[in-house]
Amino acid sequence: MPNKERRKKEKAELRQQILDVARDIAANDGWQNVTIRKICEQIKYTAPIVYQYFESKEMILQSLRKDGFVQVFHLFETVDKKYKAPEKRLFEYALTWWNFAIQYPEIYQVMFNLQGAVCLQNEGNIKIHNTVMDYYHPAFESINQKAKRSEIYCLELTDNFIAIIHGFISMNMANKIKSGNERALLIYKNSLQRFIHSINDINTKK
Amino acid sequence: MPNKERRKKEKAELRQQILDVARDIAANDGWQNVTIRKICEQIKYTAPIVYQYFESKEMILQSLRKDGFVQVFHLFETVDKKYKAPEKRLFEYALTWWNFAIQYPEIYQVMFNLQGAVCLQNEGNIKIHNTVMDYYHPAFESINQKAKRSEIYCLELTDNFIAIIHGFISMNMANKIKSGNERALLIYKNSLQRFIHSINDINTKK
DNA sequence: TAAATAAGTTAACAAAGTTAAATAATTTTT
DNA sequence: AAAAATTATTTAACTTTGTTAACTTATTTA
Repeated sequence: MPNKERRKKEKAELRQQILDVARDIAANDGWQNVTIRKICEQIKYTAPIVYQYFESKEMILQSLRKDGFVQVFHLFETVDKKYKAPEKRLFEYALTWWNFAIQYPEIYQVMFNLQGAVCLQNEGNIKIHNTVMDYYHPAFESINQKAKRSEIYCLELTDNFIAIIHGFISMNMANKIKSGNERALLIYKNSLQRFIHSINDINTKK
Repeated sequence: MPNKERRKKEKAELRQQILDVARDIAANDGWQNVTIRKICEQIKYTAPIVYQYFESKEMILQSLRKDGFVQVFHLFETVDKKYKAPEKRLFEYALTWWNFAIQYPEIYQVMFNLQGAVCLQNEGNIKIHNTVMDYYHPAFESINQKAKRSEIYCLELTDNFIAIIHGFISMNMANKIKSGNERALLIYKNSLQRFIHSINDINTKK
């Protein structure tokens, strides 16, 4: 009897394969073209099988989204290990997002419902948002420390930071702007520096 | 014979009605629920009629998108009439976007492919992007004038500005963040001021 | 070997976008 | 005013999609 462990492993592998294939189709043909049947073609099973692993198509997207966040958080961890200065950390978090979005655009899209990747199931999203905050917020707190600025102001800067990051990335993703990726990255970096610089300015002023 | 003019007018009205209904459904039930058949229910015609007015469903969305941009450009015009100072203009452009997005979220969504409004037909989008630029860019040019900064830097600031605006708005739209709209608006305003302030700083420095 | 369980497929449903063909209404021509 | 031509509208169908129920086949257990 092919033991239970093995069977379990096979199941986990097929589950992962479904995710990989979905992602692969998205990467090649866009999220509009990710259909259950096309996934099945590639995993060599028929449609109902998929439903043993995922409650619905949306759940496939949600799973990829969650994995995406987990991966980004890992990258954030290595940033934290490498850099201590809050300004530097913030800068590196932002670069992490950028590189991630360049490298895995399909995943970034599914994480933020962009470019036809639509998955509006919202459970867990608040939790995710909070986890993102768990990285950014302490950095801002420590920048603001010397200025003894309020907690509220701190959250404000965090929101501002997020807006710049995702504004830039989604803009770049949607437009493939005239400027190539290199120039776009340069602008992005300058923008971040301008922002980080400006909050230091304010701090030292008041 | 009910003359040709009248018939033409009726046609234009029905076309507009289709757009209005599509939008209405989106506003109430979200863009995922906008279907040709639901539109038809409300306009009291059967599905093929719609195809006399729009080549495809995507074209309905595209039309709404274009109308949205036209409306925003009108609002920009009144800003230009009211304010001459480039800093003020930029601030007001940004507020225009914000208010527009609050007042007509469905339209904003279709303009930027957010929240399930997916229309990837891209013709004309470059043109639209340029037209947006036509408003922002002169303002930055005139701010940068005294500092004799390069044209390239000017474009960079423009991109930065756009990223902040749409980053903030789409963030707010996606999260309905803990803070209500009022606080979100405050943060947004501060953020804009910080940005405008920071580019003046840099200008006066170098 | 027979019964029970698991794995997988077939066939179908409903909803969606879309289109061809048929019908109904209106206008034009004689 | 009747016949012909045109325009307007609907019916019925096709395709693709997500999804599920029912059936079949294989495997495990007793």
